[in-house]
Amino acid sequence: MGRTSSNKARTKPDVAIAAVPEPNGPVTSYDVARYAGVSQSAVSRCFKPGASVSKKMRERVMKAVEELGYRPNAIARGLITQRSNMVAVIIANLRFYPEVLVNLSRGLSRRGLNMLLFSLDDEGAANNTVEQIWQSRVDGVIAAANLPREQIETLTRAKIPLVFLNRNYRDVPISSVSCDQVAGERTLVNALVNAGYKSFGIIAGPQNSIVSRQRTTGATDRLDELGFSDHVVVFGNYDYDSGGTALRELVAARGNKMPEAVICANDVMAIGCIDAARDHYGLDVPDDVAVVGYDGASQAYWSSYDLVTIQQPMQAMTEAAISIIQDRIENPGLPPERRVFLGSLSRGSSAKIIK
Amino acid sequence: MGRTSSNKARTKPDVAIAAVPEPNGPVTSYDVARYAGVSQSAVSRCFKPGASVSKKMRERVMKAVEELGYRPNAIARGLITQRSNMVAVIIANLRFYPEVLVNLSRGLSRRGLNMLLFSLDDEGAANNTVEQIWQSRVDGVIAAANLPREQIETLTRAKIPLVFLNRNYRDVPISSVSCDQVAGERTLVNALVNAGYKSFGIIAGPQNSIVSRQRTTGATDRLDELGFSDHVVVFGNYDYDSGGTALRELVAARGNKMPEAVICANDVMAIGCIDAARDHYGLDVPDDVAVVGYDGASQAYWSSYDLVTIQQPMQAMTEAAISIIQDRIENPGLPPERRVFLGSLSRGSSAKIIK
DNA sequence: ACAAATATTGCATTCGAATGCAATTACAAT
DNA sequence: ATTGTAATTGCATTCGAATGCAATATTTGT
Repeated sequence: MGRTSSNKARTKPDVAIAAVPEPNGPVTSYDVARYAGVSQSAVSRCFKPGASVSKKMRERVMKAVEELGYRPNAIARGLITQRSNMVAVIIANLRFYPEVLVNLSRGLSRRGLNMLLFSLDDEGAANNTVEQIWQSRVDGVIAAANLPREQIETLTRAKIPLVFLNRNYRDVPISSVSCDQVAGERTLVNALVNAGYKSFGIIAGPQNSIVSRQRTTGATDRLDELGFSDHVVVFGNYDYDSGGTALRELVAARGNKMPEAVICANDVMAIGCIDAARDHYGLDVPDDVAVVGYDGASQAYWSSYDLVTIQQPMQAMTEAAISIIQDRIENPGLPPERRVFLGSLSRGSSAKIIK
Repeated sequence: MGRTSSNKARTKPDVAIAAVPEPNGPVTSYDVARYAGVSQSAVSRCFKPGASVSKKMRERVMKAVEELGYRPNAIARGLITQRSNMVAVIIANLRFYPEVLVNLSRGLSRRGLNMLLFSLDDEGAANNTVEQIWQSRVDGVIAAANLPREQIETLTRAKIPLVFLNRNYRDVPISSVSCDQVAGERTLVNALVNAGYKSFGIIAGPQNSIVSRQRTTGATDRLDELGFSDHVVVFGNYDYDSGGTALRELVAARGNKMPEAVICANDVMAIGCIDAARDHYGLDVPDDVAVVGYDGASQAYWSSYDLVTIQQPMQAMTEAAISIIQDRIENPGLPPERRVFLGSLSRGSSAKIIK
């Protein structure tokens, strides 16, 4: 039952066939069609790259589009095409790099995709978040947070492409982009041992963080291999204050003796640790104690700290995550894929390593 | 022409009236209706709070929903209700506080709104971004970035509620949430002058930043009022390196003389400035030179810096922005509104002010 | 038990753009 | 001019959920 001659009840009765531009109400493709004296399909085709439209038609439609200020309704388009052109990005509150978000946003929008941001506050919220995501009919999900198995299942069954950024699940066949945490930590330990450090303290991240566990065991395993079993592990929560607190715990746990080197699971705790070593213990870094971090956060390079750390190629990683998602959106049949990057040792001055 | 008996061509011909749960394809409200032996409207109503549904009906539908794994399609809903339940957030790349994004995301999602994130790379991109936003049919826009007048116009004409966060346009009637930059800067200057500082250097932000201009003129005006016209202004770009660079420019501009106090337009530059004072000039902060910042960034409280700064109530500000947007989504007639907060002096030790 | 009032339910339509198919037009070749 | 072929255009339908209205079913009052 077409509706070419009368779209809907606007404020004015439509007496004329081609009305003057109406100032109110959102302009639809029918409005444009009517104004330009063509069919709605023609208008639609003018917005589809590679569609069959004559030059004359395109000009005519575009003129009307211009004059009426028409913009295609992405929601209506999404309904019929089954593509929302949106990608959900999930982050955990703790410890995310601001530049990652900016990179993701830029990279996605460069590919014509919009970014829906979700921030988990605690694991319980993941249920609700995944529910929201599912209802939004996003084309894909980039998760820079841990998701419960059940939620991963849900997304997989709904055939929504999913990629984990900076964490991977060994026993679930899911795409991920990560950095080899163990290799990085081994590099750090090697550098410290080569430089002659002999006693070590380790400040791990939260116990439920997979990345922290990988980093920590990477360090302890390598230390064990090299015959340095004199190492104590304490836990922080990735933030500045916990770096200092953990250092004090560490020293207490070692019978009030400061280790020669402290290995921190991330840069921010390393910074907190350095400040505590200086202020609370009056020590010099690196003369009295060495401190190393992990991440390559921008603050790591501030000259008050100048950390020895592992620089993760976050730019390359975000690009990889985006391309994995995009590939799977365009080609739903693709199997999961894991891309693992290697971090590089950043030779700062918070430990006296050999340059 | 209803379609109760046969929704669409699935893989199998629909012989039975109530089919077993089909494993493939997204489940629609029609599928649920058919499976439960009720009408599609009934299913729809079960998801609308306060709709007229009997207990028996609700149970029956929910059972089917559960068994089929149905989730309402937000896109289809958005088309008919004319509400996408999405709010666009625009940030500029430079200088945004990570926690602001997290707060926005949480606050919006607590109100059932999803957050579409857009990151501007340069002002030219604003055109494109606003275009995208418009097409997405978001219910509102929170801008933590400068937008060209023309784009503001576009959004206003499209009747999309818009609120600026942490910046305001004096001569355009637009909602905004901001912090009184001038008052904050005056507070800082007063504190410095009261403490006896007599010569000043000012490190401003980028020339096109409105906030930077407000902060800078706030400082210079107050200094002038108090009779200290001995102040030089140099420009940075809000990042760490530019703090150090600007300090050197400042000293050069004053005939190689270090001022007694340096007033920086944000915390990160203040930190860069402190590091440069210590490393490049071998000076002590605050004994040889005082440095003050602005923002209350988390790093400002790190003990290596412990800045005297103005703490902006960002949490309250984001909440305010969200509530302004929500009010205007629910009640499109509301006039624009400006909420101005006041920052508080954070009495760190980067300047010897009176506690 | 019966009429009136109220609560549920279903029908049919709507939102705005995309698209398969058929109809029409433009263009080329004879 | 005529027929054939290719390029355009329009028609009618579709996506999935919400909703006004009418048709039932239930409850209430008497």
